[in-house]
Amino acid sequence: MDVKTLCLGVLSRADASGYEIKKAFEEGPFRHFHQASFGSIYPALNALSAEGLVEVRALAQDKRPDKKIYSLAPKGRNALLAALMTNPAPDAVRSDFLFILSFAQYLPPARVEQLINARIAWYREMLTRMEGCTSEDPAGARFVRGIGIAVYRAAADYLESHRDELLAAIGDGDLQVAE
Amino acid sequence: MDVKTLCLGVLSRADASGYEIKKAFEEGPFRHFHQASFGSIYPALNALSAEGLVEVRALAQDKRPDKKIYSLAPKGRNALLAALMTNPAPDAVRSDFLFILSFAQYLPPARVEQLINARIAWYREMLTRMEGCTSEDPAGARFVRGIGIAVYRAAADYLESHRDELLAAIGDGDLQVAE
DNA sequence: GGTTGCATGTAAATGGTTACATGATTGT
DNA sequence: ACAATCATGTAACCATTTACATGCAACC
Repeated sequence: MDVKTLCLGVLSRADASGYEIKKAFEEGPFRHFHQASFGSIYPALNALSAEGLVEVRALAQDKRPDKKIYSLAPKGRNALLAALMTNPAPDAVRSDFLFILSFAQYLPPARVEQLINARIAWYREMLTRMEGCTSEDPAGARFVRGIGIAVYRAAADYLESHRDELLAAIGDGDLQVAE
Repeated sequence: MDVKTLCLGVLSRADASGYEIKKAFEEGPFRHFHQASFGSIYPALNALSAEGLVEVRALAQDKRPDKKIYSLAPKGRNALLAALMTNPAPDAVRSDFLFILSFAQYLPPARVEQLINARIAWYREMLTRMEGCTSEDPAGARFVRGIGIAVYRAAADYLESHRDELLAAIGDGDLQVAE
């Protein structure tokens, strides 16, 4: 699923500028399972526009570049639907956090503790935000948010309830630098 | 965290060939949070070898290319430790599954149901494998496996207990192709 | 007879990110 | 003064994947 399709998805929810689409990937509901930067969003939007999948209207603003508001064209809606009907590629998770923790026994316990605590705090903050979200989203978005909440809560709970066990297991042995 | 560091991590657990490292990312414990293909592993191994971070010994085999067994050199161990002490980049999840589900209301319920059922089956299979893993792993690996089990279980349970609710919400409205 | 597994490697193509360029406004 | 927010866009760079090249053995 490329950035073009992702943009169509965002636009299906509401008209938006490139800048606003970027925010959807930074702060919006998509942030948890997809990401895109300006360098990919702006060219994608231009391509979509050239293909007639989206429409643009320029919104003049004082002392700022015109804001280009994109909206989904009927052809774009069909393209999105077609993409939604393809088999999803397997999920890809890249977590340096889990990779590092896999080698906890080589690390100073203080570092492991700090890593885990920071992660718990992050999950709890996300949970507060996601649970406080009382907007009447469409059914799909509500369902996906529910998965996110369930998963983040499970992860935070596990970290909290097993942290001390891990810390005890790796003891207070120092960082073992060979040589 | 690049493929070179990932390879050092795999080699810290046991000596391995490029082919075996690939398997660690396909079937091993790392598969859930990092991935790498031959096209990146083999060059990485050559670079690590040139830098003196790993050592190679060729294992002759009949009717097959020599198997090159790599092992972590002291310099490599230090490089790994240094990498483990850096701040982990934020987790990056790419899930077409969740993206597609976000738009469940546009899709035929049968498709949504099939998508969810397949995913539940996948989680349950992974859980069986992970729970059946009774090896005496180091503390870090055990802890990380515990997180994986907790998270997959939470996801599978949520999907199972909210599937019918979602299906009911999207009704039996047909695929809405505009125009 | 075709696929899968073993085993290594390269080159081209991909699909992005990062950094740069520009610039006013608002907050600290 | 400095950073952040708003706003768009390009180009260089990057890491990685995909496809190719090679070839035998075992299984179905």
